[in-house]
Amino acid sequence: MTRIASVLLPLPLPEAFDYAEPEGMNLVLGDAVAVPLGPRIVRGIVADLRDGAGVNRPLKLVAERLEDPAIPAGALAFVLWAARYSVAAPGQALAIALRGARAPRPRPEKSLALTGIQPARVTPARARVLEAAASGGSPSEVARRAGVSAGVVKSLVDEGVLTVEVRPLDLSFDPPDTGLAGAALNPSQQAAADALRTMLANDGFQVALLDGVTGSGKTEVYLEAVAAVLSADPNAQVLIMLPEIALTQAVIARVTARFGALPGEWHSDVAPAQRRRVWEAVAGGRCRIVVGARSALFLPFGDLKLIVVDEEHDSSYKQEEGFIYQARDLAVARAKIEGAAVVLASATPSLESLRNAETGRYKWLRLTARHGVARLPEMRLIDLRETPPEAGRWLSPPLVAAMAETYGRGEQSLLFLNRRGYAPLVLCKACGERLTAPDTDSWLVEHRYTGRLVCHLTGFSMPKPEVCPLCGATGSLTSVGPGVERVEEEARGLFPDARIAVFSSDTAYDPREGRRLIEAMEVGDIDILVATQAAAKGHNFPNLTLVGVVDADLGLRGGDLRAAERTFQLLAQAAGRAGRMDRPGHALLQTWAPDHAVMQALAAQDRDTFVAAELAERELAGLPPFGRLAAVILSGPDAEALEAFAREMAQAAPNASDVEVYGPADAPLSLVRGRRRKRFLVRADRSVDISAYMAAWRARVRPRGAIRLVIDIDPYSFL
DNA sequence: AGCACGCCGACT
DNA sequence: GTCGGCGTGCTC
Repeated sequence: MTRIASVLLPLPLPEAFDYAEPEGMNLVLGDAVAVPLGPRIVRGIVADLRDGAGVNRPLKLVAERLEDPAIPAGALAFVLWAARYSVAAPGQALAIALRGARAPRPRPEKSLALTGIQPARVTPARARVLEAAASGGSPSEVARRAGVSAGVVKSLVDEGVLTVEVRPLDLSFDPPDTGLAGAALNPSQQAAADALRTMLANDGFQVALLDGVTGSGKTEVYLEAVAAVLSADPNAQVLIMLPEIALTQAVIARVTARFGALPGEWHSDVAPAQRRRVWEAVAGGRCRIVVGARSALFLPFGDLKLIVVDEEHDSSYKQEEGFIYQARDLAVARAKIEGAAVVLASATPSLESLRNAETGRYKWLRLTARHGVARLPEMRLIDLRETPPEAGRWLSPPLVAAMAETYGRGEQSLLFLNRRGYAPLVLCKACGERLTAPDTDSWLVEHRYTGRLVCHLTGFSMPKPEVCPLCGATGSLTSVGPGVERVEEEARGLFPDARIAVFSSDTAYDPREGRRLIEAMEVGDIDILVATQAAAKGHNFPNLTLVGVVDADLGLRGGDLRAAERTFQLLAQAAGRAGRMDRPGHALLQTWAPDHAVMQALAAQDRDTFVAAELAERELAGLPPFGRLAAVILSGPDAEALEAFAREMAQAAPNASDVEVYGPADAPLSLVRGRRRKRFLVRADRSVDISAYMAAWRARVRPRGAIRLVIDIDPYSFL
């Protein structure tokens, strides 16, 4: 009897498609296959097999079973679960899981060698090639070194003077050596590592929250957990997740030192051939440690036993485009499916994780001591109502005084301002026009280094105009508010002899340039660093003793659900940069609202009180982690059509108890790239399956024309 | 996601 | 008169 194979395709289709299995193909679940879809052939994964009795329509045949490794059952189950949870098409999640399988395999290395045969004629070009070929290298390399075209090399190969040796690439990963000694641990780290080892002695799904102040040495502790898992089971695989690509190199170096072997590296900047290599090695169990960004969660691990989520509070774990998901939460889901353990690590854990630790669902491991003799920085608030900066300036007298002292002692200062560019707003004094990007209602940000106005949302940029584009007035455009460039300008005016640099995604435009700036800061070639959050994470500056937060209130203004939490986390992390070695550091926070709970908690270094207060507020409002949220974002080029569809959608919202639907409302960014935007917000009790609710709602409407509908489960952005 | 089918502008 | 623009709809 022929069987029916349900084949999941990496396309945004609502479900897997059924195909008939040809005689003798003997498919198994997870197999990679090629199937006909309309006029083309596409690759897919066998998601279900059943016997073909009672089939009521003719099915196309599976075209071919591919040689690629099959997707392990746990990985496939996770893909389906993730799509259902995120209210996305299952094929969208599969597309992420197959990203490494579609890349080209690494090409075998070609190397030239001399055969000893003498060429019939020796031209000058040929002589240079022979000289260059003596030291080996690929044909194209040799041609480049000799300064000749590839044809000269080829003719020598054809003549038999040179030979091309094809060496198959070694695609394996060295097995980790768990016999190497770990770093020396202080008593606090030792206790946490012991607790983790005890926990991991039991197999199965469990979660630990590794909660330790900046500089307390969380990495060493979780590497001991990794060692324990790898040595207990010779097949066990481990995933270490990081929120940002910029942090991977440091962790890869630590892993390599600890286990004497390079881990697999996985993120969007890894070259396709390398990606393919990691993907296949993970699927084959030949790569046992992966260090990667959020999409590493979708790799085809067959024996995943531990997932480490480093900096678990970081909002970069939330993927905001395409397939929208929260990788930290999905990590816990994948571990549950695989029967694996999770270690969530952070100096400022998310309220969700703290809540789970409080209720005992997660094991709570607190690291108290800072590593070595480093002490936590002292934090002080500067009340801008009492000591404001002069008009048009952003550094208050107390902060300037502290900078002068620090500079005088030959120590470093960091001025933290989470705003790129020179000024966040350019407006016309004559007509009041605020300059925005075309067809978008977000402000253009002035960048003085480049002399351009830039839209940080759409990437649009233009030279700064001489006259107001609206009223034509000359010299009327004024820069409003500070960005890092403007703070740098002010600092230069105050300390003309100091070495001052700006660190933001504009100045650290690629990883190399970023590292160069970080190194300059580390060795003391910079006195004052003005930085956005790009520099607030994970770096250790031994001579940094003063952190000045230029606008501590900045993150509080949007007023969304996580504003206070995020501000606390960001400022605590930024302040934690100070005084990591033997020198005491201090942090000064400029604020207009020193009485705000966030500022009070930071000044008193009292996270627990802040968390308790914030959790109490969330509980009262039924917000996460006590309730669930989901958002619907509608967009379309035609305002009226969008309005009409939004009304239709509001009508179609299913009735359910313990669910409230708010909206439609204009999105805060109500116009982006010529598309109007509207939002719904859904709040539900924890007992409600909000994904199912949203899926049901989605199924009741049909977006017409160019209207697009996006569902965001557990939204982090409220724009 | 592709790819085809289907109705309105500037060219051989 | 066509070639082609991308809007809309379908793919087991």
